[in-house]
Amino acid sequence: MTESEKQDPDSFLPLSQPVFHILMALADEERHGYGIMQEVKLRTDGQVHLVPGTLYGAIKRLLKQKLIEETDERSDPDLNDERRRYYRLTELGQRVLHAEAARLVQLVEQAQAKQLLPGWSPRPMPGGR
Amino acid sequence: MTESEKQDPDSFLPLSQPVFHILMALADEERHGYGIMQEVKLRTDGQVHLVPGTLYGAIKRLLKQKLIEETDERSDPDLNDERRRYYRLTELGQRVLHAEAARLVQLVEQAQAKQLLPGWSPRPMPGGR
DNA sequence: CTATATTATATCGCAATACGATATATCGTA
DNA sequence: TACGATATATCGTATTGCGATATAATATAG
Repeated sequence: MTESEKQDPDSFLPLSQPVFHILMALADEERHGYGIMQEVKLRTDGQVHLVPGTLYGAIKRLLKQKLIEETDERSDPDLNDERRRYYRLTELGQRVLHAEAARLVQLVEQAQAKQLLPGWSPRPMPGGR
Repeated sequence: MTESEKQDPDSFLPLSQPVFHILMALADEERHGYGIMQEVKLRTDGQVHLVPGTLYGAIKRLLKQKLIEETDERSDPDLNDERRRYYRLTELGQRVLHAEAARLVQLVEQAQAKQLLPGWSPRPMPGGR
């Protein structure tokens, strides 16, 4: 599988809540496990709390699936905590996250069509659907 | 639990993909199991296919959780297929579906903030967040 | 200096769930 | 009357989330 590394991102969907938030946390910058926990809690206003069993189990799976990969570099050389293990999205991981985001947009549009979101109206994408 | 039938809808979130689509199918009108399968397949453009094991297992659970309930009436008296069992959303089910839709909007907004949806911009709700 | 809280990762076992397979039966129709 | 579509139900397996538990390094307070 050297050339056919183009796995279909849709085959990974739908992402579970923990996996979605883990990939979201890694969307802008690389982070270590504990940092992911904190980012998710912050971004979701405390609504989503990843417990260790969920977090590290998911990380292990995401590594095997090649959606994330470990980095050797330490982002801050002097504040170097040797316990930390840093992760970043692979290109496949980025494509999967994009695909999931697009899927969520579809769901919101369907919910909108069923009048479940009074007063909320999305704008169409430039390309149109 | 006569007065405290106000269970927190958020405690049911996040909904799994099958459950979300089942509730969505029942949002406008009551349907029987097989009809739910068809509606979901139609609405999702063939992307989501509920297999019997998933569908009827989920229905059983949703009944126990009182998110849906069975109706005795047959929507079409002459086209009366005795095999069919019709379901509708309970009020709790409606509130849960609304809560899930609102959660999805939040996710889309977060994805938007992380630049995952180029060219797609949501409008804020009238009341603000 | 030392005790304690926080940070950080890892694993185990249980419960919930999705799903393919299989079964059974009815309905419509050729 | 045979056959495909409709319709519901259950079983077993694999995956996954999660609480609990363990271990250890780091930071901080006394």
